[in-house]
Amino acid sequence: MNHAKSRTHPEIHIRAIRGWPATQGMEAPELTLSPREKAELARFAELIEYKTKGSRIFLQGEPADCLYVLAAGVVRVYRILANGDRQILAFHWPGDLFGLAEHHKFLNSAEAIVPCALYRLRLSKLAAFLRANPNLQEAFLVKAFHELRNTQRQLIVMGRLDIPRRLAAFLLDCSGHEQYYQASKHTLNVPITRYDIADYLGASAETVSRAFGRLEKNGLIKRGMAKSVLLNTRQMKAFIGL
Amino acid sequence: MNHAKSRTHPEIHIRAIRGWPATQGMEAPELTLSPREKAELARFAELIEYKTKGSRIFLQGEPADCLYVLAAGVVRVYRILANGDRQILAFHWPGDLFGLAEHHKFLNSAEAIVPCALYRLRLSKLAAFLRANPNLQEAFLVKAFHELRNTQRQLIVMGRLDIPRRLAAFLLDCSGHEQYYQASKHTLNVPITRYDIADYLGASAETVSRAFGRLEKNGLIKRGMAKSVLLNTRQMKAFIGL
DNA sequence: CGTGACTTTGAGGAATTTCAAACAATGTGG
DNA sequence: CCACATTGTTTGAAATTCCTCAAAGTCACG
Repeated sequence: MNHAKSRTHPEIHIRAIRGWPATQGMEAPELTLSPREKAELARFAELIEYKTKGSRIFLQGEPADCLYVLAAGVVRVYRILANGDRQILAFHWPGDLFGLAEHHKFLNSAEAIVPCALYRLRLSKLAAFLRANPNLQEAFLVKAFHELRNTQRQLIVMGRLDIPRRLAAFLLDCSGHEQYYQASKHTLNVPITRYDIADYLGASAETVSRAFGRLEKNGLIKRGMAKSVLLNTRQMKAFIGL
Repeated sequence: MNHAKSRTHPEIHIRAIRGWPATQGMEAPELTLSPREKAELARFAELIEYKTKGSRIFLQGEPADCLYVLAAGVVRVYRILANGDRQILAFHWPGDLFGLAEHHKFLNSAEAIVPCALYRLRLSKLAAFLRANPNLQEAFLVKAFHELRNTQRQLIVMGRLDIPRRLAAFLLDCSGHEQYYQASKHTLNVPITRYDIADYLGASAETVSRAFGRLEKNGLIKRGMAKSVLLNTRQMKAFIGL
């Protein structure tokens, strides 16, 4: 942290691994925006904060005129089915883009799981802006492929893994986020409830609870106080077999 | 069909519904490339044909230096897990893009289900080309979001629907492809085996077979000769409750 | 017309859900 | 700061869905 500038606004950044181009070593593997690009984006990005957890950001079916970039916090994106069931499609972390639409309507709903800060980008301005800034448009394309990879991975998890394995995969995914994982102590501290995990993994909350028990019995995790979990990442990766 | 020009090469097109911009009526809802854009793309697109069904197009883990655009046929994209299980991530139809990579390697494998024709785009050339052609880059971005929507939909299907409902959802998806669905007769004729359907829906082939029986018993479908199925789309949509 | 690939059917067993209830943590107003 | 209400978590037992294994049936093609 540069102590010369303490800033109230978190920076705009986009979290993504480049899938291409394939020319080895030509590009940074992680996506980075130049200061100029950040400034350009910030010109029409509106910073919004949701202080209380559970705040609704948008609702499926609402007119969709913007895209969101998460700056701080965690967001759940989900869909409610006709019978009232809820399927959580993704948890989003800082640097993630969300707000997928079709026919000018949001396909899913989004809520803040913890207090969040996010940037809102008007589509009307964004579309023209990206057309005029190929580098940024490429960044969005790279990010879109990144999200596609994540969603495909989750599809594999749901299609082929039993619940304990799905849970292990989920915990490993969480451990990729420094805000909530202390790598030195192998300790994860995610603010996500059993219900949310269940609706993400396509399971019931009870089964998720039992899956935690199973993983602990097998020494893959160790539950601590207040949602903190100690992970044996090596064993867990072998366990899920992906 | 323009009888003045009978062409051996199928045209390059990209199948996608635009998710944005949100400015109503400003853009066609479907993605269309201008003749000039098609010509530009064709300049470095290499046409490849796979005559026999089951032909491997690429294998997960192989160096990925190109992206594919399907021109004719149907492709299955799948991942093999450590234990040998196979999860089919998507069936691709003409106008679809596939060949998702990470760290310069294909994440998944792809095979032709029926004889296929496809265009191969070298990433090294494509990346530079898209940077210089914002319109085409936008088309790719729109397509990426289109794929993301499809994959999210499948995630919901897998997470919340029982096998008969998953099968109904799958058959409805297939009915969106005129090559294989006679809308006038409500008749679907897809060349996909029970095994492929099972590995796509996260089920066993036996369960898929029983699900067909169940749907038929309830009057949602009627099986005919040689893989042809008569669909009661209205009832099926209500049945899956999405 | 036989061979191999695909499909269907049945029976038993495993994983998961549902329902019910106890338990623990968290936050709020008094 | 406590009592209480609320929310979230765990556990048990019964019911259900789906899988696995086994075998018979069907189709396509040389």
